[in-house]
Amino acid sequence: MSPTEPRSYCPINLSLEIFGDAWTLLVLRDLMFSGKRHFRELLQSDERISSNILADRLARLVEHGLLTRSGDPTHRQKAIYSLTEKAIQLLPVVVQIGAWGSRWVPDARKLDAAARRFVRQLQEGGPRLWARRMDELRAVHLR
Amino acid sequence: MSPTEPRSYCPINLSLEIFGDAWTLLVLRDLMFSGKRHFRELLQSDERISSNILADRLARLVEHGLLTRSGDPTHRQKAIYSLTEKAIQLLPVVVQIGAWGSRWVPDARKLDAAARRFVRQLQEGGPRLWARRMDELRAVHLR
DNA sequence: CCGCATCCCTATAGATACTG
DNA sequence: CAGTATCTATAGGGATGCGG
Repeated sequence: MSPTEPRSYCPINLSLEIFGDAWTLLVLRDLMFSGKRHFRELLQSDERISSNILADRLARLVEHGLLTRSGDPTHRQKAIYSLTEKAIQLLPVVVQIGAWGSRWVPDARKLDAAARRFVRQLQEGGPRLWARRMDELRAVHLR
Repeated sequence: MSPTEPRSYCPINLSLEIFGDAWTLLVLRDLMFSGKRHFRELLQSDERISSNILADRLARLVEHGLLTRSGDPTHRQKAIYSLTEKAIQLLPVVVQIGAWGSRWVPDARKLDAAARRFVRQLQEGGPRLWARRMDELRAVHLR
């Protein structure tokens, strides 16, 4: 059967544990693009995630192998979260969702010039630029 | 600022109305890859969506401009749903989510050979093949 | 039949307050 | 700082209704 022909049974795995939940996506976004590593930092997002929800989602992500949790040696802050390779490979998907949203769902919030440039470059940079960001994440998150 | 440098404020629009909800994603998947167009057909998915939930999600998708709703002239079945261009342009994202899931979240269900080939071709075919499927969807869904 | 709308009921998500 | 406990609102399953 042709890969473009409709099928009665669709074998595409939508990974609903991740993409079917809004808070999970926001956590991944912040870890990928805001340099946040600590519980408290992730709490401060504009979307006002509740602490119990954040704790729940972090635990789920660790459970699914998308994050690892370890102690922070410098500040004696107990938890520092790191993206795994499995999570880092989600970056292209996250960027493309952002690209689609930027085209079709213009954000109500006013973005400053630097932010607009940031998004545009990430989108137009393509796989080359995504790979660079992925390498940066590997350098920081993978030991 | 470099587009790969972490930002305190992340301008990426995750389109949570779509990717933050599991049922919405399943409906889009079925419309894109299973050739389903009618309410009743969409009810029959393996995931057992309830009729009230399906009705709600279809209404939301129409409201957000991802679907149009019209009468079926042939069978006097009242509703037939069509993807808009806005929705068709989500196909690459959906396929890439599937690619990631196929690599990192091996499906518990046993897929038959045809299904496995279908997924593999869709993933390895790349943007060229996605564009072909998008054109096929345009031919069927856009008047 | 088909495409929903509505009602009821329960499980769970999530906001707020609190704790080690 | 990094979570837990508690309490409430809501999502969603299942049945049924209803006009066409």
